[in-house]
Amino acid sequence: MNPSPVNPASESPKKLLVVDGHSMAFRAFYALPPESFITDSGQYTNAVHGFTNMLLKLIREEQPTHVALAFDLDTPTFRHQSYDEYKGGRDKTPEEFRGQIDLIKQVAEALRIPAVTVEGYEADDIVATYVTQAEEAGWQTLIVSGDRDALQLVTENTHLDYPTSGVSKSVRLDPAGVEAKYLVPPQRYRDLAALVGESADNLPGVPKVGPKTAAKWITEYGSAAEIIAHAEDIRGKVGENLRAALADVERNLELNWLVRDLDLPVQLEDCLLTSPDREAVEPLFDALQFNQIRERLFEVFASRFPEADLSAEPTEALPEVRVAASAAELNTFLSEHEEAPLALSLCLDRSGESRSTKAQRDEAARTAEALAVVLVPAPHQHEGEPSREPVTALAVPLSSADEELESALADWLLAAEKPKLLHDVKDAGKRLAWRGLPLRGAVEDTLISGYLVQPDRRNFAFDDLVAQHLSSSTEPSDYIGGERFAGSGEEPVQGSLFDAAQEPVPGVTEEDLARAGVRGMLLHSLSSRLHAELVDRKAEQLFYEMEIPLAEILLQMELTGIAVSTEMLQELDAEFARSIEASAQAAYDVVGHEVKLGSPKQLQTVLFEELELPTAGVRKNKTGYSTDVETLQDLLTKTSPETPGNQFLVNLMAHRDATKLRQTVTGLIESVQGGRIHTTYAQTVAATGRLSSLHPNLQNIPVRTAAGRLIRDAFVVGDGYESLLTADYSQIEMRIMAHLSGDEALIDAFKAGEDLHNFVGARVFGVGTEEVSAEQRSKVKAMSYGLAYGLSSFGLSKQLGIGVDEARNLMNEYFERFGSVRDYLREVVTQAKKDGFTSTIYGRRRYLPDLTSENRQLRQMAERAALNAPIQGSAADIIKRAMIDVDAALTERQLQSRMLLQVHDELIFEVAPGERETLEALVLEKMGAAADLSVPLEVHVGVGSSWHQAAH
DNA sequence: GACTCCACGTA
DNA sequence: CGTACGTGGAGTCC
Repeated sequence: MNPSPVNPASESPKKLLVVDGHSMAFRAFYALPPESFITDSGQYTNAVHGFTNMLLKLIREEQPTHVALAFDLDTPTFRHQSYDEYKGGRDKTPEEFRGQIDLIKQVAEALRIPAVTVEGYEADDIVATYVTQAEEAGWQTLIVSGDRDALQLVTENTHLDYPTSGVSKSVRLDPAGVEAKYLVPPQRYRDLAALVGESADNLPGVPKVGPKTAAKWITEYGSAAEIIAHAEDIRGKVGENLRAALADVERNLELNWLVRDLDLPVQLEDCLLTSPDREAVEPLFDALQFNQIRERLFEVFASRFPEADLSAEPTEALPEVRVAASAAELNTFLSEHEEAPLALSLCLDRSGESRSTKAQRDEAARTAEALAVVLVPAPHQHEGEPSREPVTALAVPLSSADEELESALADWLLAAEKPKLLHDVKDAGKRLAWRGLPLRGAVEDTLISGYLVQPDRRNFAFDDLVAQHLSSSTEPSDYIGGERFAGSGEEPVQGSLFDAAQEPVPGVTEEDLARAGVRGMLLHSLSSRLHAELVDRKAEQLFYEMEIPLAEILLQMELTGIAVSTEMLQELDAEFARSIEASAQAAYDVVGHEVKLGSPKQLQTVLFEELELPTAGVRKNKTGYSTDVETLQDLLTKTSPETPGNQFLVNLMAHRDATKLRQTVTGLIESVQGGRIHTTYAQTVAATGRLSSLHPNLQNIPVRTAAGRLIRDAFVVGDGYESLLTADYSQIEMRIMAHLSGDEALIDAFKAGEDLHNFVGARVFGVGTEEVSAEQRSKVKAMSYGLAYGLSSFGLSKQLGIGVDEARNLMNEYFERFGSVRDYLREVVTQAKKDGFTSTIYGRRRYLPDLTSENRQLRQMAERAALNAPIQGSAADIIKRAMIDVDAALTERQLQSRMLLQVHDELIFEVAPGERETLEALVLEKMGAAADLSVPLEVHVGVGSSWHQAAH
C-alpha cells in the first residue's frame, strides 16, 4: 500500500548509515537502567529503547539515503575456529538483555531497515563489506559501532561514530580524528591493535606495549608486518617481549582483519531507506509500550518522506458530504439506501479542546455535544477494488435543524430495523441521547469487534484500528479530492474558501464533515475486515448475542446513573477531612516537623532514618524501602507502644485510611449530576471479558471496613422508586472452577449447599465440617481463591504468614482431596500453549503468545493469566448473559424497575413501587439460569434503601 | 505538562 | 513469587 518514496534524485549523493547492531544494543543496555524500562508483561526494553532512539536520531540528523543494521549470530565465527579463546572470558549476557536483540530486529523490520546477519561472520564483517561497496560506489558512509575494529574502515568518505558514553554521546572520527586519537592512520589501526592486544576479544598483545609504543614502531617501520620482520632490531625489554609474542601478534592481525567481501543477503541498493510499515509499528510499539518514541518515529519519517505520509496512497475518493437542508432530503437519502447499513459518524463540539489542563480537556471530550450526524453509505466497489468515484454522505445538523428534519432523523435513529454501523455505539448513543435522540439498531461496533479480535490490546481508537487492519489513513487529505484539507486544519488552506461564517453547520468546519465522511466510509471496510477475523476466532456469537446487546443495556445504565445523597457524602467528606487533619497533626507532633504523609519518599526518610525503625525484612521497591500497609503493620509489631515510632505508625496508618476514603468521597461528590452519579462502563478494556468502570469507578467503592461502608450508605434509592435491590453470585469463580475441572468432591460440596470453605477445610484438615476452626477456614479460603490466580506456595505462605513448608503441605493436602482441580489447572496451561489461547464457557478467547516466551518471567505471567482467564472470563460471560436476560424480562413484563450497576458478580437495581417481589423472583431466575453448569449458580438478593442496606 | 511510580480500593 | 481493573498524589523528565 505504501508508495515507495521518491528515490532521491540519482545525481544527489548517496549516504549510507551502517550500524553494528550488537555493539550498539549493548551500549544502550548499559546506558539505561533496565528496571526503568520494563513492560507490564515483564520484558525489559532498555536496550531496545536506547537503540531505537539512537537510530531515529541518526536518521533525523544524518539524513542517510540507505540504512543497514548488522548483527552477530550466536553461532561460532571463523575467528572462533582459528582461535578457541576468541572473545572468551566475557561475562555472561545479563538476564535482562535476553530477547532484546530480537525485539530490535523486529523494530528494524517495522522500519523496513534490513537487519543483516551472515553465518560464520560477525557484524563487523558485514559493516566492512557494506562500507567497501559504498566506497567503490562513491557514497558517503557513517558507521556507528562500539567496536574499535571498525576504526580500520575510516576514510575521507567513511566516518565512524564511536560511542563515548551510552548511546547518546559519541565522537565522529574521520582519518585525521583517528590519527589524533590513536596516533596512527585508520588503515594502520589494526596493526596497532594487534600489538597492543584487545582485551574485549580476549586477544593478548605484546606485554608492556601500549598504544604509544606501538604507534612509535608503526611510524618507524610502516606496519606490523614490517615490525615483525624487524623484530630483532628492537632493543630492550619490550623488544624481548615482542619477539616472545610474535605468534600472538600474527594471530591478532589475522583475527582483527575485517572481511570486506562477504556475500550479503541484502544488497547495498536494497538498504534504501523508506517509510516504516505502520501496520507493523503499531502493535510492536504497543507491546513495547513505546509511546513517546512512536510519536518521534512518525515525526522523523513524516518530515523525511512527506510524500509517503505513512499512509495509504490516495486511491479512494473522499466522500462528498452534503448537508441535509430538509426532512425530504433526508428521507430521500434514506430511501435510496433502504436495505443497506449506513455508517454513522458524529461531528462533535470541539470547543473544549482548548481547555488548559489535560483533565479539563478529557472532561470536555467526554461531554462534548454532537453537532451533526453524518450518514455514510458503503463505498462503491469496482471489481473488488476501491472506487475512485466518491460516495455521497449526508450530514444532518442537530442544533440548526428544523423540527421536521430532526424528527425524521429521530425516527431513523430509533428504528431498530434500520441497520447502523458505528465505532463505539455506547459513546455515540450517549451523546445522541443527551440531545433527546435515542439510538437503536446498531449492527456493528468496531470498538467491540476490534476488542474481540485482540482482547489484550490497549487502544482501540478508530484511527489506529484503521491504520492496523486496513493500512489506511483517516485523514481527508489522503484521499482523492482531499487536497484542500492538506493543511493541518489549523489554518485556512489556500484554495479552501470557507471561514467560520460559512460553516455549513454551526461549530462544524467543512473539514470536520470531510473527516466524518472518511470515518464513515472506512467503518464499512473496517467492519468487513474485523468480521472476517471474528469468524476466524469463532467470536461471532459472542459479538451478536452478547456484546452488542450488552452495549445497549450498559448505555441505559450509564444514562440512568444511581442516586446519591450529596448531604451524606459531604458529611463524610468533612468527617474524613477532620480525621486526616487530626492524624496528620499527631504524626507531625511525633517527629517534630511536617512531612508529606502521602510521599513514600519522605516517609522513607522519616521512618528509617529519623525514627530509626528496623529495615530488616522490609521489602524494597524502585525508590527504596516500601511503605505499604503490609510494611507498616509489620513495623508496628516490632515497636513498643508509646514509642515515637509506634505512634507515628499508628497516625500514619489512620491518615492513609482517611485519605483514601476521602479521595473516594471527593471524587464521588465531583461526579454528581442532578443528584445521580453516572459511571461509564468500559466494555473493551479488561482482557478477560470483564467490564471496568470509570469516571468515576463505581466498582471499587469500599466495603470491607465500617468507615468504607458508610460510603455505600450514601448510594440511595432515587425519587419515584421504593428501594434498591442487590443481587450477587455466591462464590461464582469457585463454582466455575468446580464445573470446569469436573472435580467430584467440589461439585458435591456445591450441590450439598454446604459452606464451601468449611467443607474444604474439613477435607483438608481431616475434621468434621462443624469442627473447622476459624483459622482453618480462612486458610483454605485464601487457598481456594488463590488457586484461580496461579498462587504459589511461596505466595500462600506470605499471605497467611506461615512457613513455605506449611503452605506447601496445605496445598498438597488440598490437591490430595481435590485432585481434579490440579489436573484442570495444569491442563488449561498445556492446552493454551498448544492453541495459543484460552477459552471461557461462552467461547471468549484470550490470546497469550507469551506462553511460549523464552523469558521465564514473561512465560510464567502468561501461565498465570492462562489459569485465571477461563475462570474470571466465564464469570464475566455469565453475568453479562444474566444482564441481557434480566433486561429482556424487564422489558417483556413491562416493569419499571431498572438495572443501575454491575460490579463483576453483583447487579444493583432500582425497584419501582410494588415490583419488589416480581423483580426479586425475576432476577433470581435469570441470574441463576445464565449458564448451565454442573453446579448450581447461587444468587443472594437483598433489598434496602441504600446500597449498604440492600447488601444486608 | 506529561509521564512514572507507589499505594490502595474492588471482584 | 496471584488474576483483573481505575484513581490520585508525589516525584521526575522534558
